[in-house]
Amino acid sequence: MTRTAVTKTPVTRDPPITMDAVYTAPGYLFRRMQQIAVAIFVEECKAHDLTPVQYAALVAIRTHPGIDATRLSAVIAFDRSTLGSVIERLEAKAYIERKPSAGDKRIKLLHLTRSGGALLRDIMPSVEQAQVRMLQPLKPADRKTLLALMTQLVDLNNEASRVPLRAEDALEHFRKSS
Amino acid sequence: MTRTAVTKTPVTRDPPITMDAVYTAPGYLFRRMQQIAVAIFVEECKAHDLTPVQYAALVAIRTHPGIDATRLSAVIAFDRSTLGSVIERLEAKAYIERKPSAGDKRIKLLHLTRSGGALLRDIMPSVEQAQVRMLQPLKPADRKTLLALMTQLVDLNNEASRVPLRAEDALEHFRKSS
DNA sequence: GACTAATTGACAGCATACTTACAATATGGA
DNA sequence: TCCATATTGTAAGTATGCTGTCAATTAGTC
Repeated sequence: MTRTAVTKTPVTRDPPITMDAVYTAPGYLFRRMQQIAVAIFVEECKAHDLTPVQYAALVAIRTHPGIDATRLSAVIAFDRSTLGSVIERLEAKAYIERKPSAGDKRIKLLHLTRSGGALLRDIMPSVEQAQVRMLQPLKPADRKTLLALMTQLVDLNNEASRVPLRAEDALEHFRKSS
Repeated sequence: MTRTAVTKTPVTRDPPITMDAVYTAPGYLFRRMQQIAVAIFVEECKAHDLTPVQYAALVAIRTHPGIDATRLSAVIAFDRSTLGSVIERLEAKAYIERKPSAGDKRIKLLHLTRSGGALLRDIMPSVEQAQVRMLQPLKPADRKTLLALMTQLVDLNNEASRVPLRAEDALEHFRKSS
């Protein structure tokens, strides 16, 4: 016998009466941390009224001027359908422009506007501050460890997500047609 | 001079041309991992047609029979407004019941139905499998480390989120009025 | 060169998240 | 007891995130 019968309920296992099945689950922790990360980001950047998703999209468009929506979604691993409305909002705020492609009539090329570039420069300190705050409670060494493990895990799990990150593929496609 | 001028661009820093500002940011990694975690959960549990949020809500209701929506939101750290529709969907699927409280006419008490309890029992293996898969790519020791750090970070950042986890508080309130 | 297959952006629909507002109800204090 | 305040559930509005579908267009193949 590897366990003492006295500390255990009878053999018929009744449902657990604690929330541990939820609180200790990786999925719950990831969801919770994502909630927290977004809250911190929005709070730090509220003066600029920009969401994390919109920020990532702007950075990607700045990095790849003239990219189209489909490739953009692959570069930041965001859902293509969702990205449509994100782009709409960024265009409505005049941070980006959508121009028809000369070669391909289906494609709309994305470019940062002057205003969008200025916003990115202005918001950078707030974004940095937000990223720092997210890990602040941990000891510096633990921050590095967590970041390394998360990077590793996200990379190794890339194909498991509905919208895998295709930074390289997308870039090649993009370069070929531009 | 602590840096070599040759390896640096001129003093006027022009915008970086890589996506590193996004890919290495903790916030991006948390978002990405959350996407992946949900995709894995949904895939493993697709036979039961239950989302991670609905699963957590069911477990909480089983753990605290007769809880009301506001306290439920505190126990699983989900937004109260969102929880309204989650509860609606669970009720529509007949997994839970909403009964008026005798003492407080504002409150609706939540209980698992027989069907809801059966579902929870049936789905447990799939949920476990999903949680395992999320961390699978890491070495066992790294899984433990990541889990410990995430638990720590989520706990220490609790107040930073819009809906802090209030498991104990909520329970005391709940016990007092039941 | 014509037909099929793939791609692109758009849309509809569902499910979280969060904000603000509101009506019904409770509660606490003057 | 009455009144200001707080709580509860709900709803409207915005923003992701995902599933489908669709028409227009392009690319690949025979």
